[in-house]
Amino acid sequence: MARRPDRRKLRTLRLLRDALIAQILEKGYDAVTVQDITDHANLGRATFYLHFDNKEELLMSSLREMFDDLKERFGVPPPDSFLAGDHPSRLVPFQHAFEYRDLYRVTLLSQQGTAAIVNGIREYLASNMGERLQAAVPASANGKMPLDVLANYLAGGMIALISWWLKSSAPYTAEEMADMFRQLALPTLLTFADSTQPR
Amino acid sequence: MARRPDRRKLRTLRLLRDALIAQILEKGYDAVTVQDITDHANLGRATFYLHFDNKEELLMSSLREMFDDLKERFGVPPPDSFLAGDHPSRLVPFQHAFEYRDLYRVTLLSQQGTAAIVNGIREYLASNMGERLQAAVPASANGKMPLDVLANYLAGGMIALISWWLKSSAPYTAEEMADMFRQLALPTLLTFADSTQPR
Amino acid sequence: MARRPDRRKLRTLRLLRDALIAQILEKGYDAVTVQDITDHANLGRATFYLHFDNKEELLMSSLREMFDDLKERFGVPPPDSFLAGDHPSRLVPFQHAFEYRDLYRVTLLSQQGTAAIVNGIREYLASNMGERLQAAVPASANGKMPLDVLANYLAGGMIALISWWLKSSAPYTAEEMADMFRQLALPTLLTFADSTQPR
Amino acid sequence: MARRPDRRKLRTLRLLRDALIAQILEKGYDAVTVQDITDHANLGRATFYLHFDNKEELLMSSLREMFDDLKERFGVPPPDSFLAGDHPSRLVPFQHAFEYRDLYRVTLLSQQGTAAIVNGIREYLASNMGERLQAAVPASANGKMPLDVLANYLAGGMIALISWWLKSSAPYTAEEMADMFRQLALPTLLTFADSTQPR
DNA sequence: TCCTAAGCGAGACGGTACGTCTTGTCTTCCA
DNA sequence: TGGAAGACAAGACGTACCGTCTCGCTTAGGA
Repeated sequence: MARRPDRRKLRTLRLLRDALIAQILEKGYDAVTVQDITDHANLGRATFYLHFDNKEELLMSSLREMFDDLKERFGVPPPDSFLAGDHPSRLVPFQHAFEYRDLYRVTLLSQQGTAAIVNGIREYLASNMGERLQAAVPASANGKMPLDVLANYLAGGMIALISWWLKSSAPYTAEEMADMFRQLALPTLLTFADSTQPR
Repeated sequence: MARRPDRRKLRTLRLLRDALIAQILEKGYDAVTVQDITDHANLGRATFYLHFDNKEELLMSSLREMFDDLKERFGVPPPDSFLAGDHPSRLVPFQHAFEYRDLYRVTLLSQQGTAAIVNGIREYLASNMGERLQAAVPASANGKMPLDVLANYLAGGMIALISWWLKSSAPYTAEEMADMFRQLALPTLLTFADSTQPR
Repeated sequence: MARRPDRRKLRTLRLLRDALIAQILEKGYDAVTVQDITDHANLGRATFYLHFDNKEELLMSSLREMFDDLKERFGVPPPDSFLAGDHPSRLVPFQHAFEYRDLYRVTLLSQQGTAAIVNGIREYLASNMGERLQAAVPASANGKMPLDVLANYLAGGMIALISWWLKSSAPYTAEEMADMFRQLALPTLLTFADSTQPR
Repeated sequence: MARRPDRRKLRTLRLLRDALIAQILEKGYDAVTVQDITDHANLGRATFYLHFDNKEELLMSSLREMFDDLKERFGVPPPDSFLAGDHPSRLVPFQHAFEYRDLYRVTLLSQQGTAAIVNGIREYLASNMGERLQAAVPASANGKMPLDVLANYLAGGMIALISWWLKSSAPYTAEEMADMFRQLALPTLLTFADSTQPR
């Protein structure tokens, strides 16, 4: 038994994955056809269907690999990991994102489909917050944190709250949500914005 | 001449918009065809093309309306709006999300395309953080903030940082990014998690 | 109601039929692809499938037309038609074959496919001859030969003559062919059909 | 050198031939795939291509065998064979058809494909008959009917009889069929061939 | 009796055609 | 004039076969 894995097959899979990412980065997920992928990988179109049902499955298989790697690196969360400033696990998400940056770009920054909208909204919120912060924080204030980093962080937190709110049928009013957001954001703001601001 | 806009036309536009949203919620943006939309609106397919070039444009026109409304409500950011706890503008994003919740769901929670991936990643990060917080925060700790709200907020902020980082060619290392995130998150954590934690 | 039949459609059907015949004569039925047909007809491949399920159906629709014409020309077999030397119906099969000689060649001489058609035609001719013989031969007549054996024998002989005629470029008119057939068949008929029939 | 042919090979060839015929009778020539054949024969698909280039060649090889047998049985047409009522060669076509009735059914009654074979068989019979007639009819004989017209007519009649015989489950022996054919053909032959021939 | 080449199974691969689906354009007609 | 109906071109989809190929296993028959 123990069929030899046929080295050809593994090579083919790798070629397809690479071609997909390359093509997505070039023209966007929706615009990529199976033909594009196989052309770019120098394979026959039928060969694609030998291994995957459609291009979504190919993308998913790549993402699954990446995701499994992420989970494995995190491992079981150690009890006190979170607040300890120097625990190495704090690096995991960012290192992981950097290593798989092509795949992250493909998904997080997608300019197609509804993902584009989400990105548009977050960017708008970030720039809107940026302006407000600009006004609220004296230019003199401590440069401990770049303003657009701060703005994006807050915008991302807000979007996440809204998503969670609309997804779960959590019984909160818009006002309660706004208050929660304020409570969550205020400690950070007070730290990085001018501390002379009123409560 | 300046013909009257023909009330029929407005009705047709509205029918198309509503049909699109209904269909997206039912089967997801990608799976919706122009035929689906016009069938659902009881219109001919050709009629669709009288008003829009393609379904993306129809979606965009709906989103543009929604978005314009958001911008208008925010208006010019008043100088001191951000930190003032009770400024009414703090409600705007959440009220807006609630009013247009169908459209928000369509975009933020999409189960299709690459948007699904982003959501998957954020959910994973949120649950991972949730576990860590669970461990870090004594059950006794102040119930001021539901744990999953906190977890989602932090996960959203992290994703936003990563997106911003990969998009801009900002010259930061993964380590620097991880540190920034820690600095941004720590004040909030110290506020809502057990304050006896070290450092 | 009564939608106008859209002249375009009729033209399209004709183009497809002509293209099919031309391509079959050029490379044989099996080797003809739908793409070949639509290319030759200057139409889109999808247009083909708007009107026919597959190339067999297109061929069948052509043959059906041809066949209906043949049946109509024969009409109801007149009682004494068969042995009467100069009855005009004796010309029908040969004239018909000549008019539709392209289609006949496609089916009778085909180096590929469509044996079904030949069998269909022979069976039709045999049953037609059977009816005529039934009328011409008194039931009392000698049972030396089953009627359907006789009918099939004659139909086979006729088809063979037509095949040979259309294949060889033998310089005979339809009338000459019909006469030859009559001469070949008459001795047999006189033997097995009622001998009181006129010469 | 010159290894002996490995008994397995012969077995494989037989398996393939049988599987082809069985499958054709079941679903028609066109619908049979190489996979069907090898599945039915319990062989690998690659094995098929070890022995034949394609399924047509496999069919042809079977038909060739059958055909060679037919030619051999006829042998050289004896000069006076044709009109002699009891010459054994008159049985050959019908006996042959009966023995190979599966293959005959496949080709003569096929609802799909292989018209080419039927034409080949008829042409062979016609030319065989032509030679016999040539011998039987004194060159001096009446030119009332071209010999090849006569030969094709008779061959067509014979094929039609065989088709009818194999299709209907008519309870006739090969001998009875041969006699019927002789009775049907004789009047015509006596009219157009030298009348001095024995009955 | 071994051993060696043939026969064979398995399955990856490139290729071609299939029949289906959707898109966007266009034309004709109706209300 | 807005809309309905539907023909059409274009092109991607996923499926089905084809014929080729490489890789090992098995086994018959010659040494």
